[in-house]
Amino acid sequence: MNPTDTSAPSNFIHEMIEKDLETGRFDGRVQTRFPPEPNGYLHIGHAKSIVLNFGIAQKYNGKCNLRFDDTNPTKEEEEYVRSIIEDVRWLGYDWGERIFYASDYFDQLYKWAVQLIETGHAYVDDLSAEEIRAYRGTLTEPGKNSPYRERSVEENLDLFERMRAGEFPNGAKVLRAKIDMASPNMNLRDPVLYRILHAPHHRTGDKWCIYPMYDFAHGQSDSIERVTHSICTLEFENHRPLYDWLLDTLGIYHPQQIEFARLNLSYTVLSKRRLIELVENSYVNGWDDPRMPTLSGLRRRGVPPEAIRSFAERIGVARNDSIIDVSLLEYHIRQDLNKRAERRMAVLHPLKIIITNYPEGQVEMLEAVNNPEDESAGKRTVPFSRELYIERRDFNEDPPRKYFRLAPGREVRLRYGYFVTCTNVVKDEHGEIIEVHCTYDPETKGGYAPDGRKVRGTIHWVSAAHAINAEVRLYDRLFTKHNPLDAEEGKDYKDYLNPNSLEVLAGCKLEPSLSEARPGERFQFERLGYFSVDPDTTEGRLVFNRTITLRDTWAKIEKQQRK
RNA sequence: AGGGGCGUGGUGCAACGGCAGCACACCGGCCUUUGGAGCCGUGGAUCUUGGUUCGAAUCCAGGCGCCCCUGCCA
Repeated sequence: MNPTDTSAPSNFIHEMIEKDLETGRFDGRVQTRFPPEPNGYLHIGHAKSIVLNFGIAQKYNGKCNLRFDDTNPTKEEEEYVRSIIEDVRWLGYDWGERIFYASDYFDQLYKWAVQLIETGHAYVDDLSAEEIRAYRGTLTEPGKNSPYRERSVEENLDLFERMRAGEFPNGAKVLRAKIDMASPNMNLRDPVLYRILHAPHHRTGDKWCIYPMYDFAHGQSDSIERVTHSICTLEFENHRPLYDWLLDTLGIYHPQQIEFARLNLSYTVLSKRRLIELVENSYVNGWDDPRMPTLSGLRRRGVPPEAIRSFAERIGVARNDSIIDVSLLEYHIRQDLNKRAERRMAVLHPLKIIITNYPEGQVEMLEAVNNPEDESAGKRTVPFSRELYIERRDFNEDPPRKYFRLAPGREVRLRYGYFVTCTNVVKDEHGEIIEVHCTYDPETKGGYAPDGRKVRGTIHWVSAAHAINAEVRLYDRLFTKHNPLDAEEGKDYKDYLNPNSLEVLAGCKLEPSLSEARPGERFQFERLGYFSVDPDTTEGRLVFNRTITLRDTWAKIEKQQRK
């Protein structure tokens, strides 16, 4: 946090709020809310909204509620409520006692519906869904009034009460607002307010068989909660005139709605509908699959909540449709983890090396720094012995230009160990390298050369006899296309799923200190990337997820050399 | 086509009538016991046409382009 700019407005919403604060509108209160529907898991797009709404409350000494907009019992489930609560908490926010549900307001909403009927602003319509659609008109042609539009107040009251009492089947009748069937804004062409749904609700059970539409619940819920600034995404701007109409004809407290552009991220999709499709059709292994842009997926992947927050703050808030480059998220993840993750050595693709002049049976405990970015993280020791594993890619029999690692006759530094020189390569009958022989210089213990000679390469290693085995799961972007929704003719986003988004490595070799690692813990495997312990880990079976690689400038050089 | 919204480097976000800036990405260099991190640096943008003005990314008008709206979803 930069103390010099805490007062500076950082986006247009902050500016509006500050203006309201200055003019005394809302009596100087700031009240926001995060209003998810519990019909799916939260994703990083929601994180943008959460950080915005809770961040505003923090910045202006206000409050932010958590409210579930649970007006459709056929799509909503308790499991989603549970996961949403967990995810918002994990992100680091607290709503105190202020957890609400639109379903808490069903009684009040019903009364307001009656009030609209009594004042001649709503009516019960017997038209079928298809007929209502036909009567609605099109974007360019006005709609027609329903033949049931002029029913008497008494008849409407009676019918609505009988809807509530369960006398009619699903779809037989709806309650509609009486506004204007010729409005250029489709939302004002007598929108449906209540529909009949004989379905149990996850909170109200069998109490209701009619449920308010989102449009009839959202604005009033904000009103009930005395929300000052009701922040939502751009597609609801067209609904604002309806919310205004409802609030004003009801004569109740009127929050200010402000719309902003939702987050889009490159190489992924951020819509609940599509994420549900990926989960239900097993394109991924559940909502918390580490490839998913869900908060539970990112968490399992090892992404710290702090990284998501700083990312969400960096991307800004505006009204432009945009696609944020996923590399910006990756930057924030690395930025956070670099400072906090302890370093360890791990070999993902093991190649055995034998140090022929190192005494057989000897083991030395060598000191290694836990985090060069944080001295307080301290040090640890790692065992060194005659037989080690190094990364297969850190040896090259025929090294290309600028390759600094091990090769025949070359000397490299084993990190925190010794300088070693490759003397021999052992192959099997297929010509596959199975072993590399080296000699070491006993004078270079710890990786320092007393004569001051330089080596260009430093590689990591694990003592073969002391290594522990692990499974490591490597992830790549879920989609191969920058914008998977921008599909060619006859294709859809699923055609751009990356077939190589998951690679499972068995038999990886880890330094022994990692045997203590517990699910959720994060480490940097030196020279490889950041990894976290997967919850699949059990006693005797260690599983790591690669959160993200380190920046890899060698990969760039290689790429250029291939050209 | 009716209504609503939006156009600033490759990607995002600023600049609120007065020198177009920040971050990421890209490229180059320094440094390095992680080809990590860090540090330094280069290049590159106001959709278009006209108008108002001493002065326009900003205000006005037209054009063009993109997004949203015809669920008893949210």
